[in-house]
Amino acid sequence: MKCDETDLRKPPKVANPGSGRSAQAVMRLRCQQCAVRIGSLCGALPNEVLQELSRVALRRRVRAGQLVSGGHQRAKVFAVIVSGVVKIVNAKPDGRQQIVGLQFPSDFVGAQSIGKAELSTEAATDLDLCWFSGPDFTALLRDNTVIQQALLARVVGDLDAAREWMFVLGRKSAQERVASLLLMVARRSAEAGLTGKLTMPLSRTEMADYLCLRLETVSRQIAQLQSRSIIATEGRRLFTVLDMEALVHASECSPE
Amino acid sequence: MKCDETDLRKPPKVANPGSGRSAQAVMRLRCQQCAVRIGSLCGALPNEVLQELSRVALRRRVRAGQLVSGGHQRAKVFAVIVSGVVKIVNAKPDGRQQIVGLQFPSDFVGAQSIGKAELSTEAATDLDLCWFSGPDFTALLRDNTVIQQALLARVVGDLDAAREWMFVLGRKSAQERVASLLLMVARRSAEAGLTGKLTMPLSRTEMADYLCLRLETVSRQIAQLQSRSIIATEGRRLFTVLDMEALVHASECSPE
DNA sequence: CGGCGTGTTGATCGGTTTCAAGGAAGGTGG
DNA sequence: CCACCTTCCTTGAAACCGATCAACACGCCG
Repeated sequence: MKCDETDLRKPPKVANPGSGRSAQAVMRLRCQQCAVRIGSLCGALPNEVLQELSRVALRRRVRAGQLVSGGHQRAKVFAVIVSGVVKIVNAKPDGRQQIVGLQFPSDFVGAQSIGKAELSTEAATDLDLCWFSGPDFTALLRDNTVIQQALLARVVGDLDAAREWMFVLGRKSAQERVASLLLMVARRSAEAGLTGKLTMPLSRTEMADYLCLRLETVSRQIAQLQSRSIIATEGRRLFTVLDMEALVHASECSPE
Repeated sequence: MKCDETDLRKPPKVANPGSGRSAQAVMRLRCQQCAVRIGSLCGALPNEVLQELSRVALRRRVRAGQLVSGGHQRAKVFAVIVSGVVKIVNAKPDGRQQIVGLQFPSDFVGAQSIGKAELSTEAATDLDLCWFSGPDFTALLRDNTVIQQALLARVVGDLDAAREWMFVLGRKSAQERVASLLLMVARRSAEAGLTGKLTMPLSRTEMADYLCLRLETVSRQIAQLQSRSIIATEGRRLFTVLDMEALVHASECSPE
């Protein structure tokens, strides 16, 4: 397996929260009626802390393909995803790159060390973020043990998810990997209340980057799942799961 | 790639801290003169907190192959590794298993969720642990923001390491993987002050479980690194790095 | 000694990558 | 509206790498 050199891509434009605020629809957010509060960092917080949170939380929209953090900007980013999908990208200096994680609505963005790891976070789709400035979030963390504990729990959860994904990359066949990804997106969509057709947040190239396959292989496996009548596709990003049981079987994932 | 069924292994015996304490050399530990204090969780703590820590810290030895936590015992484990290597094992119900992480001296054990993930931690070598009971550690965490922050930083570090390893599993050839593992052990040994010959804490089977290769492949790659005069071996677990630069090159890791 | 667990070496097979070409979708300008 | 482009995706054929099956070497203990 000689490593594939994904072309050096032009670096995505940086979405800078400091400039053009009005244009970017930055505004106060009332946390109490937030769509993703349950299940997110903020879910565990009592109302008085939530009041405090409301004061420093900003709503921000980011377009698909834009950089959320990482790259050459040093400022650390802290945000809860309200809608959309974020990909965490590990880009090697030689141009090889890999998607090492996906974050869905209610997930937290900003738990990467700013150290030597070449991680950056990019918007896979258009995003709606609940955003905290570095100093604000640090202060919040310092003053509220509850938030600290919630953050720790979330990072431990991410760690578990990463280790689960290591199993996918190390031990599963191409077919099982593609099925696992479809299943994961299906389950996260279901959590968000969406049933029926599901929208794949990634392009074929991105799917390949995430599954550590070539995009040709991804394409072939999707075709095969279709020919087995396990899924159906419309266009490039719309999928329908025809036989959930068979998909679970094909993914070798636990039935949940 | 049809998945390999590693034989269902007889479950390792559980090292139970609650019984036979005297036989297991559980004793009070004076943290101030601890060999791994620098670089570990406790490194950042001021002396008065350290005093408090000393009161609840227990020293415990665990033999290679024994279970440290997980499996059927529900008690959560919190410990700093003083010497030895711990492997974090993801064992599937069907018998397939994978080593998803290694923890070295000064690393922390106990940051796995107790949730659905089938993770267990086992002693890869004989261990010397600095051990905290669940209630003690929880109380410690509740009262000391410094420890909370240190723990969070450590888990974030583990997350980064896991994501780095995902790159190894997804994108590297067998040769590069074996070289990466050797380099990792070499670097961690160097950190611990050991230079010259290095002791591989894993058997060939375990190396294969960690690298997601078959043990035959691991064996062949080691043979090839030897024939290229990059490493030399004595017996099965002793390695000498003859040409560090070539090893780094073969591993495709960053030169550090 | 013979049995057993572990590690090495050899030969073959199969899945994924690789290389190469063709096709569908979306945009632009005439 | 259609030719033309670019981008993204699909399909085909061949090469390659690691898995698999199989035999053997080594250390260890009874």
